Amino acid sequence: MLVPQAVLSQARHNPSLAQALHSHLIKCGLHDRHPYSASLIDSYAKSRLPHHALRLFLSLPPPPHPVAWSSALSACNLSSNPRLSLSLSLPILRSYPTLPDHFVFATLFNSFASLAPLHLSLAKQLHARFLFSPFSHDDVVKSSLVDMYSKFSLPLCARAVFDSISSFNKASWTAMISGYARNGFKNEALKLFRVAPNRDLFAWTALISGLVQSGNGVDALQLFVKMLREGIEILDPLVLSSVVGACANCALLELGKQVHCLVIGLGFESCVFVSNALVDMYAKCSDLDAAKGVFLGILRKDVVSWTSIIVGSAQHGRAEEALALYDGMVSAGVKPNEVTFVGLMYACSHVGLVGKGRELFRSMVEDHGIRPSLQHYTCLLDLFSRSGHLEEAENLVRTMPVAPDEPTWAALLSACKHHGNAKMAIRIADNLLSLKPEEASSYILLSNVYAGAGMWENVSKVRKMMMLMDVKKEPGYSCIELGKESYVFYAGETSHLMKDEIAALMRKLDEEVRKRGYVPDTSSVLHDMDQQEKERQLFWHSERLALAYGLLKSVPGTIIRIVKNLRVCGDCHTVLKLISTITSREIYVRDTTRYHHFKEGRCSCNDFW
DNA sequence: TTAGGGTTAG
Repeated sequence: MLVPQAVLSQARHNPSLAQALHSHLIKCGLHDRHPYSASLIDSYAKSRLPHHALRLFLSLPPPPHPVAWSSALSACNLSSNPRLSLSLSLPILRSYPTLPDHFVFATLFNSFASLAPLHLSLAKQLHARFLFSPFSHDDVVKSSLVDMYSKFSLPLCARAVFDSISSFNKASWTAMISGYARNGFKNEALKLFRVAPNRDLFAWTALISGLVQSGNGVDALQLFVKMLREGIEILDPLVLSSVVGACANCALLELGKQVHCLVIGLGFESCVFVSNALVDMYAKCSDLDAAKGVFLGILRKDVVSWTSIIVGSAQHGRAEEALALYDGMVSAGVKPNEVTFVGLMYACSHVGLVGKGRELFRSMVEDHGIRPSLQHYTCLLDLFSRSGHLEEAENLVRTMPVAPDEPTWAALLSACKHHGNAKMAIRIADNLLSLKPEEASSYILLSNVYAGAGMWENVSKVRKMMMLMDVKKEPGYSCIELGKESYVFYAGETSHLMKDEIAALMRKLDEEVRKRGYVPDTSSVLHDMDQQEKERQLFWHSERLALAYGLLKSVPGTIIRIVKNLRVCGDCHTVLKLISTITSREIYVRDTTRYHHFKEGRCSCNDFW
């Protein structure tokens, strides 16, 4: 043999040896013969030289050997562009329909999984071809199918394949647990996890991460504690990045800090995935200084590191900082992605930088080749409408190449209301009404617009629709963290142990805000009741209860952080601004759509949310 | 040569 097997295997993780071997094989005239060509492709793939691997593969005479083909596909999957897998494979599949072996099938399903939700129809066609192939009983291929259907958000299809697997393998169990958990099938995920033959770190991570992704952060955190109690050793940091994410989603700053300590204790602070999650967690928990501290400590900042701090700064109304960070990102040679531009345009819309936002949108498309999504158009629309360019915003929503959804119309409607353009508001409200929204907040917005225009028939129509569609206004609650404990207050709640002190402070503050010209704005109260009752409802909104409790219990001068499950209403927003002046306290409120930073009578959202 | 768990928007 001209090339010993040892050399071939050494070249797998050694780029220069792979290239030297390639030269040698060209001299021997063997570079395009199997198995040498396949080994070379594999070496290039594993040496992280995917383009070398693909160039060699494409130079081979047809039909390709399946080993060379699957090695080339591995190169595609390892590269940052898994779409290459399809462009490479579709012509081969058309010309040689029976050529794929089990290795090719498994690697191709892996490619489809990483491209989901795109190309589902092609993926299903390939699944059909696999079923009619001589490899249809291969369990490794079936495991890749379980993972693929999970990533296509089709856990029932994944389960059907999973049930056809003949012998146990860890990969299929992990993929199925993850598939259930991430797609909102919490009970099925837990049930499968309980009977799993091997509950290793992979299975725990699949379950915990999946629950975080489907919005079950509290369940995920409880399971993480259980995992620690069961003595599962945290050998790699993957589960930690998800746990940090759970703290971020639930806005649990103190717990987030404890997990940060655990990350340091276990020696994973240099892992960029975990650091990125920490940056996001601190930003989402309203501690932007801590987020910056973690960000500055990341040695090799990637696009997610930069984007996390840009988005965090933007959400806290620090537009100039977000834009300066973007300049830093460009100088550091890190290419922005579609999420970066969402953050940047969000920053611009908050301070009315219309020209800059428009320029960023152009640059995203022309300089970075990013196709704008509905969310980018919604950002652009927000930018126009917030700064009063309502006609341009409406024109955009009617001409953009993607269909507007309920939040898009709601954003425009909110801007019309803010700028007092009743005529356009009614036009937009009619569009929103025709979409039959499911969100209670949209109905309230609609009802307010019609009520403002004196269109009582439509007000009643909106309320009837709410009843017909069984849309109920979710009970409002606010959460406040004090020390290591957090407290939840529901709107109108009067059962708290300190209810008398809370009510007394609220009355005192009410007197103070009225002295400063506050007049209750009851437009967000839907029910037919007299003015006094409407004002009473506002008075007991959950964020006010949480704030009063925070003022009573926290260390004077410290920041008060509140998280609310609904949007802050206009009236509470006015009151919170005034209270920040009266008490000389900074108040952060994270609601469902915005971050509000109340300080000295102003809010970082510029009264627009 | 093929299969499983991780971070940024919404």
